Amino acid sequence: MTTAAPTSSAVRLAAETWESLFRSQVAVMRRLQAGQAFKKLPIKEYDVLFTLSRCPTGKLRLNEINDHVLLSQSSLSRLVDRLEKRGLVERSIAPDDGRGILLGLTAAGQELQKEIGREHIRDIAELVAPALTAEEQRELLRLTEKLQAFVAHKQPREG
Amino acid sequence: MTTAAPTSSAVRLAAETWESLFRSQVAVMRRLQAGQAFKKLPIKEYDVLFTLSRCPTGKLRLNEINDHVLLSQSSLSRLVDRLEKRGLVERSIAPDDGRGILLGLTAAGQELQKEIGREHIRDIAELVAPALTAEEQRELLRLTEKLQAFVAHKQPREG
DNA sequence: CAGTGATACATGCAAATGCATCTATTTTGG
DNA sequence: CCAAAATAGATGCATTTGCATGTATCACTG
Repeated sequence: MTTAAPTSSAVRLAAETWESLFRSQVAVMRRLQAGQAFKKLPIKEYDVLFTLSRCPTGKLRLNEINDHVLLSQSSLSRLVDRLEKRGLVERSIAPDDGRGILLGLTAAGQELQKEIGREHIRDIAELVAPALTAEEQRELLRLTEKLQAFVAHKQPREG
Repeated sequence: MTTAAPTSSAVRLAAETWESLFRSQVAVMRRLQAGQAFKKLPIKEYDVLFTLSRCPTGKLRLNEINDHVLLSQSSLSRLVDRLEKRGLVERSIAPDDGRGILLGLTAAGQELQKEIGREHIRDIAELVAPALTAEEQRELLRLTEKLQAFVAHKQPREG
């Protein structure tokens, strides 16, 4: 065997940690999505614009985006339909893979992302900055990045 | 004025921290909800059973539950309809408030919660425990609890 | 204690979501 | 090089969700 049996207390600690991470995310997200910014565009749709805006090449494959958001493949496909219908985003065929779709922001999409982003980041700062010291925020950032990195690389089943 | 203007770097740190917290939650949740346990009951419905199981009195008001989950009031109402139709949960009128509904687990609901819970906690431990040391988990737990406490007590708009 | 507003939950209805499946392309194995 | 399997994304359809609103109870004010 490759891993030692976890003790009961180790299991409990992991469970409590996840529970707390999850509930804090719910609490913050609930506030953020009530923000004025998301009257213009639902937060999930904004998140796709944001993800594209952060990408160096400006374009991403749908399956790459899908890894970032908590949506099924088909739901993302239709979410992108909606963004495309609003002229915020453009589909193109991936040059190196005829099955793949590259998604990029239009000028209007960039504009709207920045506009919403400005309000959104203000709401985030208002909620997170006074809750934790800068040192604590850096530590929370480090720990969640480490967790995410582990989960991303772990094999789905027989890890 | 009651708060100093945040510096640009403070805003950026808060935003990066939230982004990382959010993405790590997405990554972990994606794995968890793919677990075998949630073929029996969607994870959101399980979460309501779990919340009830953790409650000392065994019963909670719908609006209390609603604070814990990322669902609109109407969606929770119908989610509870489904749980009730499956005999997992029972509505009763709150004794001290005729408008309120108290929700409690049935025996079948307790049974199913425990059954799913056993698998679920194993999946959590498998995902979280190897990603962070015990010390790091305790720190992550502390920081997310602190964040959640702040957000819960902060006033919605003029905080 | 009547009247007004607020709160708790339910419901009609349109929109979003996920599952299963389909098409098209790419990859793999003989 | 071809057939079979795998992968990317789209689509039909049933389920879930949220918004707006409805009903009932509670809280407050004069």
